[in-house]
Amino acid sequence: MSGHKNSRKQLGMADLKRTAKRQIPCDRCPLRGQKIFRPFTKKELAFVKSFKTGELSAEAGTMLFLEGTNSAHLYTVLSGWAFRYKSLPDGRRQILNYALPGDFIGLQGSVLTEMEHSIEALTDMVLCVFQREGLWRLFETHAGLSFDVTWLAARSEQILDQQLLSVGRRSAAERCAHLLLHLAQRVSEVGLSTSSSKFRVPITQQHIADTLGLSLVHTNRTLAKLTRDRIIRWKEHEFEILDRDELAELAGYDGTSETIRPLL
Amino acid sequence: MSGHKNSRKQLGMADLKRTAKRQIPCDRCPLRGQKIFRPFTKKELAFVKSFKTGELSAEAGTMLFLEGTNSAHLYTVLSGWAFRYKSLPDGRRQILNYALPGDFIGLQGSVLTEMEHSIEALTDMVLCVFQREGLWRLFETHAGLSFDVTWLAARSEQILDQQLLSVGRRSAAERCAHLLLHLAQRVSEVGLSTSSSKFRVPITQQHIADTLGLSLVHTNRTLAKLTRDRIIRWKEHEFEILDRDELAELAGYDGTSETIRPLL
DNA sequence: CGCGACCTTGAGTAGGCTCAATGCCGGTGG
DNA sequence: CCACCGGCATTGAGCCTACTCAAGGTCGCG
Repeated sequence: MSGHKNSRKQLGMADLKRTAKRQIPCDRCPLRGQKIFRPFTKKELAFVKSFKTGELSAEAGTMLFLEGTNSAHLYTVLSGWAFRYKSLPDGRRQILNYALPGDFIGLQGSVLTEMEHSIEALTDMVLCVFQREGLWRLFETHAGLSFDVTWLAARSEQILDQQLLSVGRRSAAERCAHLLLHLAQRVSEVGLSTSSSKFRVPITQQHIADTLGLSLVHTNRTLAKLTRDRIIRWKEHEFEILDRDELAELAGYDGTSETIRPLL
Repeated sequence: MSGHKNSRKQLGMADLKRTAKRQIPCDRCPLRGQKIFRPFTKKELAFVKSFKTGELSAEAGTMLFLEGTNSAHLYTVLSGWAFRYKSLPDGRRQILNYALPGDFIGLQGSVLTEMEHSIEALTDMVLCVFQREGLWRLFETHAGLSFDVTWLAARSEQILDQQLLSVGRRSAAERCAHLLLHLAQRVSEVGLSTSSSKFRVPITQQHIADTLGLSLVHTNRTLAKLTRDRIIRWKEHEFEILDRDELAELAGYDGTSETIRPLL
């Protein structure tokens, strides 16, 4: 059983109003400078700017989306982390993916009728808010951006594929190795890494367990073993890769190469 | 270890030539009549017709896509089954999803640079062939169809989400229950079911095991138990649901309701 | 008739689970 | 200032789910 507590805050109208005013103009978005993101044309930038209806600050623990509801919004993460998950009736929880700065979230819910998963903020976050109706205008007027949206959907599907392979077929140690390498890559892609082998990840061992389909206790022991073997170090939401080769070997890492991607 | 054998056939140029001529005009596609598929406008139908470059017959066992390569094609399944999977270097295999008639496959590979998974025909199949370059024209000229493509991507992501929840957090019996209900729904959606509780699924227990992240032996025992408990019957690629309530109860089934969807 | 693909069953093992207790903060209220 | 509590990490003990190895059985096919 997944043993996470629950004292979550839900998103109310107040939160939206509080931050409804746009703070950062898209053309000067700090994220957009990163080399991982494809440069947008002036026209595209102008559209995104008009598509964006505001910003939202969310505290850690806030539910951005809730399973079984439908949201009128789409978000791009400007700062902070979130995670997407599904639960079983009895509370067992499976984390599906993480959202980092630059990630576009809520597509499933806006395209399909109803949210089939929840998303919760791991840290305080700032999000770029889009109206789901606007998406239709995007498809009608901007083929390039539509393609980008599809591309992003395909990318997140690939990440899920890897996740599923891990959970289905890798041993506990292999799963940990794979997850750590995956997170390391994503963190450094968006320029959040302290150094090339040290990373701040705002998750607990409980999150790792729920991501990998393991129990908390076993996750702890597995990480402890990796630590004893001097492959990683894990302390206080920060981990360090001591022996990347060994870790990659363990994971059978199919190290997805960094691809330039769009930023909505 | 996944113990499937390998004597697969690869797709060569010959196969394409052999069937390059179009056999079924899209506007008279037998699938399109099903109520599960959204009706297309004349204009959309005309485009799809021009997008389609031919048909392909593939024998059971044919590799439609191969991990690490890139394919110039996209397919819509006209008849037959396929499955999408990933493998670890040592041969462990995880089946990610199945493709049934009406499913659009190859999107990941055509949007991203390189295929990160393989797809293999489970039965003899007939596929509708599209050129990947054509996809760009689709986005430029048909917003509605572009949206459809994105919608389909989101849908397959949802199926993956469910899969991941299963493999990560459900017990063996629960996983089997969930998979069977899922397959039952998909089979009946496209009108392939013999009756409302009997279904032909052309997969072996090895496939089930590789889908659910279980060993073959344990899968067999689990199915045997479900059979003993008179919940299902499984024989010769055909299974029957004897006690749907019990099965749904076991699975904690979040029975995705049948949604009208596009057919490319 | 032999072989290959698939299903079945037994026996023993092990990886991962649960229950339970402990330690270590950092925050909060008395 | 201290006691207490909640969230998180850690460790021990015992158990059980699911795995591996191994042997047959059935069926269809060349």
